[in-house]
Parts: sequence; structure tokens; C-alpha cells
Amino acid sequence: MTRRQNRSRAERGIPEATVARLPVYLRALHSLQDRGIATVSSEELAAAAGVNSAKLRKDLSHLGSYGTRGVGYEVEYLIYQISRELGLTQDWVVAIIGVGNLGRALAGYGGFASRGFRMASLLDADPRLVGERIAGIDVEHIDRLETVIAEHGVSIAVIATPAVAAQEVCDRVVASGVTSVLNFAPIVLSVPDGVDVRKVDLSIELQILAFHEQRKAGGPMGEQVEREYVEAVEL
Amino acid sequence: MTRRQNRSRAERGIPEATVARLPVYLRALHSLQDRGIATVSSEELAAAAGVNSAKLRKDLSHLGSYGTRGVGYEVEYLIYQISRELGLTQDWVVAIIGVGNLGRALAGYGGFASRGFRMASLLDADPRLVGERIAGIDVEHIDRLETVIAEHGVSIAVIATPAVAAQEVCDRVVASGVTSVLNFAPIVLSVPDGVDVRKVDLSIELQILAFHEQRKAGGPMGEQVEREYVEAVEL
DNA sequence: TACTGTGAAAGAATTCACAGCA
DNA sequence: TGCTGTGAATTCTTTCACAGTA
Repeated sequence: MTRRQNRSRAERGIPEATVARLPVYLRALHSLQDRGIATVSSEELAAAAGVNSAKLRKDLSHLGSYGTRGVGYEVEYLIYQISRELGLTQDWVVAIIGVGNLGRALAGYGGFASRGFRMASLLDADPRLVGERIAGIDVEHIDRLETVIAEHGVSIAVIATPAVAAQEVCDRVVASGVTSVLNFAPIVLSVPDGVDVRKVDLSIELQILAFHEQRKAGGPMGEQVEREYVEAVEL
Repeated sequence: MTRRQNRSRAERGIPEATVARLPVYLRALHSLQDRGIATVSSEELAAAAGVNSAKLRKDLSHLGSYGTRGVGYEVEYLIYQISRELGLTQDWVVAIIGVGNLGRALAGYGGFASRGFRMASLLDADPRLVGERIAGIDVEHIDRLETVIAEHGVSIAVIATPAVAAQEVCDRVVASGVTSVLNFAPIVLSVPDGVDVRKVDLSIELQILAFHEQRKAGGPMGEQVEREYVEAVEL
């Protein structure tokens, strides 16, 4: 794995913050491409992605030198390079566990099937849902989890179950060799080293918004609130 | 707004990274409370929240000194203090725009109605959905957006529409005075200063997972891939 | 004694500002 | 000339390690 070549690039060390923004750039680039734009400056692309141009250039510099001074970036080429860096030039097989409203929303999500991700399986514990066809896939019973993961070569598991079931499901997918988990259940999953978990959590996002909203309005009150606590506790 | 009192606390300056973790601590604390635990050490709480204890203590120190040396934190009191800091001791009125599977999932989300958030309205552009009752609320037509925001005093708008509609919906809610937006549409919203937007994006999360998954497997290949690009472009 | 709270050190991420190149 | 790519400066975040205290 040390076969290197001419291209000078920071050896396998893209900052996490940069990785998190690459998908945003990619989306902006696709949108430019759809509008027939072939070349874009860092200033324009940054605006489309909602960041400042210095940050964008620094981020892209971690991938290599894919721009042209005095001109900008070629949209198609940059799409390819970012896709490659993110691993989207290969297909990742995804299984969704939990087919409530959220699971359905995820299954039906378009951008999913399109670039780099193949939804292979939908699983649920509720026997009444088994056999139902959603987004072209038959829902299977959770009992088949291990079999399905092995047969399809699932590498990313999306957990969209109720909170109480999430840890057990997680343990099972991890035991089956899955090392990437996207968790929608409102619970902190514990996993062994080497397994990546990302969490998407509506209520956390709302709470962060509430914090800022409150701040705009003047912040939490002082001693008055201290009194309210005493009352609240004594109810 | 400069009436201060004894409690020494960094004057209105809680780091953003800390704010983003407070909801996680809060959830962990509620879970401890449900299990009848009255007191917790930074070590235990940190484990439950999936962070290390130094970080937890530093985070909490930004709110004030709510622990007891040699003992730990009183669960109930800490819940109250964090809730207050996040602005959850008051109710925030939320409207969801877009009632597809995702909107339904959000509407049905339990933790929502419970702590600090009141779902006041569901809106959709599709006349066939108008009048349908979801989670106890009648879906209204998007034409009524401005009226609904004013009447209910909506302060947080959740955008769960298709991407093409999202910016227009966003413009309208902002024009109606909403300054906090939670966006589920896969698009960068542009808003004036003073408006907070948070984004939840499935495909970005998947892409970040794919990056790490690829890394585990050995990273993007070198010159071989460079050739593949040429072929891909020439299709 | 067993914990919290916090300065100080280390590490990451962002921004500045400009050299260098097409 | 007009842009990218990047060192250097700055700011933010995490971690260390221990003084202080119930």
C-alpha cells in the first residue's frame, strides 16, 4: 500500500471537518453541472455550498491540485475527484432496519439509489409489514438479518427502529461484520473500536435551534428562574 | 440585560461545540432518571453520553458549578439547568412543511411533543393531503403558511419538502418572521443574517460513512483510478 | 477520600494574505 | 490579470493533570 506516484497529496490525512463538507461541494457541483456550467471559481462554488472561499480552497487542496490558477475548477473533473475520495466510485450496499414512517422515507429517498449507494434490503420486526413492497423491495423479517447481510454483502446498516430495539439491532449487524452504522434512533449506541457510527437526531437539532432562538430573545433569565426551579421540584 | 448575580459563569459565551452536546447529556440524564438514579459522576454520565469525562466536565463548567466535589451531579438538578440553558423550560412552537413520509415520521416523533416543543401545524402543497389528520393535527394547505405562522406564533419551521420547493418555502417562513429553520431538503438554503438554519441530510451522512469505510479497506487507488477517469469521461 | 472545576498545553479548524502560476 | 494553493496567524476545541473541596 505504499505505491505512490507523482501527484503530491497529504498522505492519507484529510481532516474530518473537510470530509464532512465534501458531500456538500459535490452536491453543489452536480447542480452546476445540471445547469450546463463547465468551469467554476472557488468564490462561486463556495457561495453555492454556503462556505467561504478560503475554506473551500483549503479543503480541496487536501485532495490535490485540481484547479487552474486564473481560471478555476473544471466541474466534471472535480466531481470525479471528490467522488473518488469519498468512495462513491464504487457501490455501497445498504440495509435499512425498521420500516416505520422514517424507514419508508429513507427507502424512498431518491439521491440514495442514484450515486454510490444500493439499497439492498428492508427489515422489520413486525410480521404484518413483512412481504410489503416498498420502493421496489420486499420487506423481510428481522430474523433474516444475518443472512441478508451476508448474502447481499451489506456494508452500511441504517437503523431506523424504535430506541429500545436499536442497541440489539446494532449488536447484531456488528456481529455480522458491518462496520458502518447510520443511527436514527434517539440513543447512544455502543460499538467496538473500528466501527463507525453516525447519528441523525431530530430532537438534538431542534434543541440546538431552541438555544440560539432563546439567545436572540435575550437568554435564560437570572434569579427568577432559580426560584422557578424550586417550585418545579416541589410539584 | 446586565442584571447579574452571584453565580459566576462565562458571560453568555457557551462554545458551539458544547451546545451541540448538551442535548446528548440531557438525554442521558433523562435515561438515568427513568432508572431511578439520583446522582451521577462525570465519569458515568460521560460514558452514557459517549464522550470522555474531561470534556463533559469542561462542558458543564460553562453553565456553572452544578456538581459536588467528591460526589458528582444531582441528576434532577442538572436536567433542569441544562434544559434552562437550552431554552427548553419554555415551549417552542413548531410547524412542519411537507407531509410526505419524512414529514409524517417527524410529526409522529414522540420526543417532539414531550419536551419543550409543540407541533402546531402541518402544511403541504398537495390538495389531496389537506384535511388528513396526522398525529392529531389536520394538514392545511401551504397557502395558509403565513396565516398559520402568525396565528400560532411559530418560531421554528421544519422544512420537509422536496428540494425544488425548499428555498421558496424558506423565503416565505423567513418573511413571516421565523428565525430558526430545520431543513431536511437536500439543498443549501440561503437566508439573511440572523436566521439560523440547521440541516439534516441522509445522503451526506452516508457519504461520510462511505469515506471511512473505504479508508478501512485501503483508500482510493492510485494511478489505476486515474485511467478509469479517462474512460468514464469518454463514455 | 473521591470527586469536580479549571488553568495550561496540545491539537484542529478557520481565516488571512499573498506568492506563484496559467 | 485573476485566479489557485498555501504558509502563517488566529481562533476554537480537546485533553491533561492537578489544586481545591465537600
